[in-house]
Amino acid sequence: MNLLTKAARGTQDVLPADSYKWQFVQDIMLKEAELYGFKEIRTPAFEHTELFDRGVGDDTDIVQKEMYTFNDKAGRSLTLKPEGTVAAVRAVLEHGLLNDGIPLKLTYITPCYRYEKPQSGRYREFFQFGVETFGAASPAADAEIICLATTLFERLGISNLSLEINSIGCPECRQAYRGALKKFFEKHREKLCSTCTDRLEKNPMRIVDCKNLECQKIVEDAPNIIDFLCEDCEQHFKDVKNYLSESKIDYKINPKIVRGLDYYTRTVFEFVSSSDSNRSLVCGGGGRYDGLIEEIGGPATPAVGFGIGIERLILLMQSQGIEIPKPKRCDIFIATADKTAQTKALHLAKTLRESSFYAEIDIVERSLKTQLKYADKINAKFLLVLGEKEFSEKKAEMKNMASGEKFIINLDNDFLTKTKNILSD
RNA sequence: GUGGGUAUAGCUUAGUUGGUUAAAGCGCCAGUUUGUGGCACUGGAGACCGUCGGUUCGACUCCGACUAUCCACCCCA
Repeated sequence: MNLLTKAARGTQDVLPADSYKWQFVQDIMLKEAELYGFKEIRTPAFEHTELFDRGVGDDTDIVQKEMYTFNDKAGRSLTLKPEGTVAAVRAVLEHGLLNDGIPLKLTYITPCYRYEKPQSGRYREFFQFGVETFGAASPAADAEIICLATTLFERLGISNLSLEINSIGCPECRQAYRGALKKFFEKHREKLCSTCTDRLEKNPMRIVDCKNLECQKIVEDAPNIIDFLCEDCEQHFKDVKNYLSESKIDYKINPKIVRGLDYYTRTVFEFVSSSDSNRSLVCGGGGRYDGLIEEIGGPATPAVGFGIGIERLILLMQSQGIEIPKPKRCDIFIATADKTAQTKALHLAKTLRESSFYAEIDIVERSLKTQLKYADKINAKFLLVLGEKEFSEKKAEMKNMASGEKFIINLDNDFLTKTKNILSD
C-alpha cells in the first residue's frame, strides 16, 4: 500500500462498521452533559502556539515534544490543539463569556493532536470529550463534575471503574509540601531513577507518581500532601468528599495523584479501570485548575473540569463486552421489475422518507432476484415488489421479510397511511 | 525518545529443506430458464507476497536496511 492510500501514522478512519458506536457514545455524553446544564462549545482545530506554551506549560512533554506546530503563510506559529481545556478557556476570555454570568458550564467533543508513538488507545489524532465549569469555587462544583463523570460511565454501561481522588492544595500549601518532599527524597537520592533525580530539583511532586518500582517503594514512606493542606483547602476537600458520600458515589483517596503544573489546585481525580491487571487510565486530567485562567491573561477565575478520550472509552466498552445498539435497520426495500417501476419507486421511497422511514430502492440495475437477495443482505424489514402488474392493478404486496407475512397495499391515495401502519407495527 | 513482535487478495490465514501459472475460507460480483430473499451448487473479479538492496542459476521463502503496524516503557486522553 502506498502513501497515497494510507492514513497518516497514528490516525484512524472510523468506518461505517464502527461509526455508529461513536455516535452512540457522543450522543450519550452530550445529552448527559446537557442534563447537568453544560452547553456545547466548538473551538478551532488550531490555535496560536503561545496559547499552549502558556496554558499547558512549556516544561511539559506535551509542549516540548508532542505538539504539531507549523507556520502559516504569514509566518504565524500555529499548533493543532493537544488538548481541549486551553482552547475553551481562550474562547471564554475572547468572547467575555464570564460576563454572561456565572457559573459558566461548557462541554465539547474535539479532535486533539499529539506527536507520540502510537499504541493501544493512543493515537496522534484522538477525540476528547470534556466539560469545564468556570466561576465556581465551591466544592459543589467539583462534586457536580465528578458526579457527571460517574453517571456518564453508568449510562454507557461501563463497570469496574474506580474513582480515585486527591487534593493537591493551593500554591501556598503546596510550597510547604514541596519542601518536605525535597527534604525526604534527598535522603534517598541515590536510589531514585534518573528522571526522578531531575525531578527532585524541578518538580519533586512528580516523583510521587513515578511508575518506577524502586521509586514507588521509596514513595510509600514519603510525606502525604493531605497533611500539608491549609485550613481552607482541607475544608474544601472535606466538603467534596461529603458531597460524594451524600450522592452515594464511591471513591478512594489516592495521595499519589498529583499534577505537574502550578495552576492545578485542590481537587484532582481519575477514573481507573480495575477490570484488567494493569490499571488503565480512562479519565485523567480531571480536577480543579483555579490558576489557569489568570495564567493566560484573564481575571482570576476558579475552574474545574475533566476530559475523556473517546477511543479509550470505546476500547474499554469493547473489552467489557458492552453491547452498543446497532444502527437503524432498513424499514423497507422497494424492488422493481422494470424500468417504469423503477422510476416510480424513487417517488414512493421519497414519500416514505419524508415520513422518516428508512427506505431503499435499487440503484444499480440488478435483476429482480438479486434485488431480493440484496434486501435480505441489508436486513430490510419489509419488501415491496413493483412491476407492470402492480401498476395496472394499482396494488402491491408488501412482505415482512422475517415472518413471510404479506399485506396488500393500494398504490394510489392511501399508500402512505397503510404502509406507515404496517411499518410502525 | 527506548525496547520487543509482525508484514502474502477487502478480511482471516496456508505456502512444505529456496524451484515454473502464489492457495483456501469468508466477503464482493454474477449465474442455477419465466416476478419473491435466506440454504445449496457453479463461475468470476481481486495479490507486482510492505519497499529497496544483497546472496543464488533461481527468493513469498535466506540476509540487511528502510517503512508501516501492533505491544510495552515514557507520557498521557
